Amino acid sequence: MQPALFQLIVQFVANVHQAANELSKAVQLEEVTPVQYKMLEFIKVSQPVTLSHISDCLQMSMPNTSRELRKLSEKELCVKSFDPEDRRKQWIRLTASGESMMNNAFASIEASLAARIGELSVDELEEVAAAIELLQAKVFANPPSNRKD
Amino acid sequence: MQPALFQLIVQFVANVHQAANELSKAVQLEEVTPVQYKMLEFIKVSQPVTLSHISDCLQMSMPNTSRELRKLSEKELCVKSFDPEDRRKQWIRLTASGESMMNNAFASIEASLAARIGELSVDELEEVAAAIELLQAKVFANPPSNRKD
DNA sequence: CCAATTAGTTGTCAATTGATAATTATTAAT
DNA sequence: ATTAATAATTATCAATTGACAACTAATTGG
Repeated sequence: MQPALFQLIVQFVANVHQAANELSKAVQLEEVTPVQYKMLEFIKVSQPVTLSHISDCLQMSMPNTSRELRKLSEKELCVKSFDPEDRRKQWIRLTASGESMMNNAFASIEASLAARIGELSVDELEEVAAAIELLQAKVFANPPSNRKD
Repeated sequence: MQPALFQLIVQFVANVHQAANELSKAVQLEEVTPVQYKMLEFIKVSQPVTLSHISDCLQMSMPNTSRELRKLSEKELCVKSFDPEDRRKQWIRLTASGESMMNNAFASIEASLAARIGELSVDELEEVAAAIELLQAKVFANPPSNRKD
């Protein structure tokens, strides 16, 4: 692998991070901590997920994942339900209120994003979509989750 | 802007985050905390930067940025130097040892990354590079830094 | 020259987060 | 039928991080 491509990717990831930071500046949910927000975001895009899976992907210990998830449940932003086939597992989903919170958050991100790409022509937008799909497939595809749905 | 593209971008950003998480699993620097690592990563790709700029981009308060930066300086991973033209400003750079730590970290990320894209053909790698450059330019371009170099 | 602003620092306290050990309940293995 | 492994929980303590007030030093603008 050429070092140049690697540099490019590292720089790109850093930029995506930074851009995401910029985009979510406007969000600031008061009701949840940063870690809790990350969890909600992850659940939102991957639900239903198990606690173990969150723990793995977000690199948090099981005890801490469990604790934060309990807090989110207490805030009624998500619910756990036992897997009927393996009652040790809990499948986690957002509640209606959790969904609506995340939809708001995403809407606010969307607004900032619109400002960034509002200038682009239809052709350019298509190029962007194609580029994302390519990267999605070839570089940033995530390891198959062990979720069942 | 089409909602579909927005969805795609949000999902993409989430995936990049997750992939970056995966990639940096192997890194685990013992000497620095997570926030300090993020700061080092940011300094590495943006140096030289001012304290204010770090504070802005990483969304940390000035006092906290200053404190963590002091710790990094104490660990001799970065240095501050006064701007000769405006002695209120401090330009921050990695030290040789900071550079080498981050090079190691990046090398370890590179190894994981190689595993992901090792299978790709030369043509595909070129497509990937082109896609990244496109997104870089049209979507994730970051607001001009106020850094001088 | 004198306020006002800007860049950064120090100290302190509370909240969040990380780490570990011990425990329950369920399932898989022998 | 036990034993081992898995999924998750609870409790506890330390470390990190966030927030705020008060401060110094340098610069800008009248």
